[in-house]
Amino acid sequence: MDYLQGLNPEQRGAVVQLKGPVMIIAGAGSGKTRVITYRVAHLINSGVDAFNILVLTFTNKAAKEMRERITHVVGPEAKNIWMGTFHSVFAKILRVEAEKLGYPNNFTIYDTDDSKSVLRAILKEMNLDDKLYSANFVYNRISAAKNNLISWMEYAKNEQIQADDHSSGRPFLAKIYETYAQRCYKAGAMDFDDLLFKTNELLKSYPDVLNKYQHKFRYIMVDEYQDTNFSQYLIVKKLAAVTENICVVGDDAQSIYAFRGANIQNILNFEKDYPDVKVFKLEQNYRSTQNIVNIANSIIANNKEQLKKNVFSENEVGDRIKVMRAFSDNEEGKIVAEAIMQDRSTKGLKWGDFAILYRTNAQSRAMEEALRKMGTPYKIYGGLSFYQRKEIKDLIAYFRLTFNPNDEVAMKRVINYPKRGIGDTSVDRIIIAADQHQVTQWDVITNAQLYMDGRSAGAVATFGTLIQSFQVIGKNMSAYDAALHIAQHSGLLKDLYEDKSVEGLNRYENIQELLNGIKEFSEREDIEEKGLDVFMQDIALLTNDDNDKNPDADTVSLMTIHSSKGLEFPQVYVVGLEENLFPSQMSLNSRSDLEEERRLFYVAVTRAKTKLTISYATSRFKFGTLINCEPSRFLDEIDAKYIELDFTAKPAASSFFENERTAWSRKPDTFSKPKAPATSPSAPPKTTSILAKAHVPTPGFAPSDTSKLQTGMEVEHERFGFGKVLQLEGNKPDIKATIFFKEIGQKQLLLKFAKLRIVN
DNA sequence: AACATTTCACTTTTT
DNA sequence: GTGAAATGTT
Repeated sequence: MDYLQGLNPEQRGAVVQLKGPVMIIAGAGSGKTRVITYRVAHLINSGVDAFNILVLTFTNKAAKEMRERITHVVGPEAKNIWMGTFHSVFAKILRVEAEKLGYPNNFTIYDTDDSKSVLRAILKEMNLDDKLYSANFVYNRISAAKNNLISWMEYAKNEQIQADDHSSGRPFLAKIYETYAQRCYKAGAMDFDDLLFKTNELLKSYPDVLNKYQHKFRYIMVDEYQDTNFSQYLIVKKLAAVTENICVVGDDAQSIYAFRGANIQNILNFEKDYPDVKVFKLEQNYRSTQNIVNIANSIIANNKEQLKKNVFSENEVGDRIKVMRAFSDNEEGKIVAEAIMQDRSTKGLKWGDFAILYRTNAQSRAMEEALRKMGTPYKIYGGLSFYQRKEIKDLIAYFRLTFNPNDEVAMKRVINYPKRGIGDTSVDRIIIAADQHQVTQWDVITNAQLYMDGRSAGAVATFGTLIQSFQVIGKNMSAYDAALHIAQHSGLLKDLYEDKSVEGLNRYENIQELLNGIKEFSEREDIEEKGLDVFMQDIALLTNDDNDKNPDADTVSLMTIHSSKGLEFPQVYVVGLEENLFPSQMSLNSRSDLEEERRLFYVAVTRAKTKLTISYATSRFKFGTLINCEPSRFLDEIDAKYIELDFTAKPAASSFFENERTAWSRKPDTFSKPKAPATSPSAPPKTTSILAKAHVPTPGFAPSDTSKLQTGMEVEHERFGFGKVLQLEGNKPDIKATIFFKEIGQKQLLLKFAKLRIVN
């Protein structure tokens, strides 16, 4: 047990306190992961069976890293610990128990995109104003309800909620929620929030199931407890109710997921839930220099709501924090890239020692371009996940449909991709027929002749047969063979192969990569069931880092601050410190939102071990247009004595330094605006289709009745301009006119579509 | 039904 | 500046 030697008294206390409720308040960089790792090791060394330990984290990355570290200390026994994200652990349990709740064991997991597309369909069917009821808004509203364990029935009954929805002009939310819940249920699908919501339902309605897991998980640990929402909180509380061997680890100062329903009160109230809790505060920061810790403290001191603690560092004082100013987002990328280049060579560092952190994913581009121009190797974390790419989702939709033919989202996605002559109208007919005859959409597809009229029925039935053939393959072949078969026989592989554009090539390669991943899975020796259905089980829960091809490469890391949580780097650049960006515009309305932004800044700053650099730009592109930016209020909040300004970047504004303290905070307009010749509004618009846009219709343009149109008549077209009718051919509804337009020449138009004004 | 073109929302952050 | 969705055209 020599691992106990390297710990300070508080850390050691937390590690050896195995029984009863324990709360560890772990300041940034205070060795939290070490404590969790050793605590688990200590449990096992004290005779606790690894099968009885449950460790919950928020990201796959954290779970993976922790398992590696625990394996390092306790050996292969670590495999038997239940460890993973809330979503993955409870998805696993739901797979076993699903039938109790009326779901198939191989239920589909809808990701956010899937959920929103179901919602979009519902909103369309209900004919609701898509400004008022945007899929985004509705999704968030339903998600918030589920995270607070409000079912659609309770939602409709709750007077407060109904009053809110009515006063915001959205009385149909309850009905939408109901429809959405039923649609997901019929599709055999759970969304992200359902994984927690339904787990609660399971534990509530089935005491025997609750009992089973209460006795299985005799020791529970929760990392990042400050980020749990009510739904997660209650699951943990129920599971721990018998033994009360529950250990939560967190830092209220790093709570950054309130937007997702996280409730800081869960950590603030832990002592009320468990009066005999043992609390350990880890306050010594081993990660960062004193300057960095001090600056972090000075930032978080601006927040009102927080647990008292005194984070300190006994490391060297370190460099002061550098603040850089740029005049545009692109220039910001350039000065950051240059600074990294220079630091690396003068200090003898690796690329991997550097990280660039930003508030929004959109900011990565300017950084990326600057690094690429300089030949600096980099890696972007987060952003669009591999599994969210269109081509990957397409193929996976075929897999999903194969194992769960009721999966509505998957069906809509691939029924006409690649093209097989089943358009939107046919899909609508399938849905209507299923509703009318009270059968599933899959029933309609497989018996299309019964439910639909001749023309489209053939194509639909053929599609049904195709999927049925995949079902046989899926059941009998290995994951890889089945996947390859489906990729080929669906026509998807061929469709991508024929696209020789750069993007098309890329997509084809991505599919190959997915297939390779499945092949690896097929060849694994540590699992018995290797069907494609097993591979599919938690694919919706996978994120980027699970697909990292070359994890050991020496590269600069680019990521959002959110995804940087839990990581550390010797040299950190936090970019884009501007009002409306960081803090985000959305956060400016309420104190609590703003405080969350500030905690986010705190997280960013505390990722740095030895050197921290902060930058901002005075102008940047947003929505494709250039806007002026004001420096972030957070810069004003930092104690100036820890800071070193670096305003060497171009246009030297001589009068700018009169007062260092306010240098960044005021009057951004006093310096000359950046020149952006390519984008200035006066530049001629580069357009490829001048012809199509050349004609300006005469004022009051209105199409005439063209039923009496004769050859020789002069007409005006909204876009094509004036022309003369040369020829008319075809019968009644499909009369085709050949017209010579003065400006663009001869064209053939169908009269039933063309909007023509008869001139004479 | 399929293709071409235009419009518009998108920028918070993740499972 | 981008990608999906809506609209227009054949």
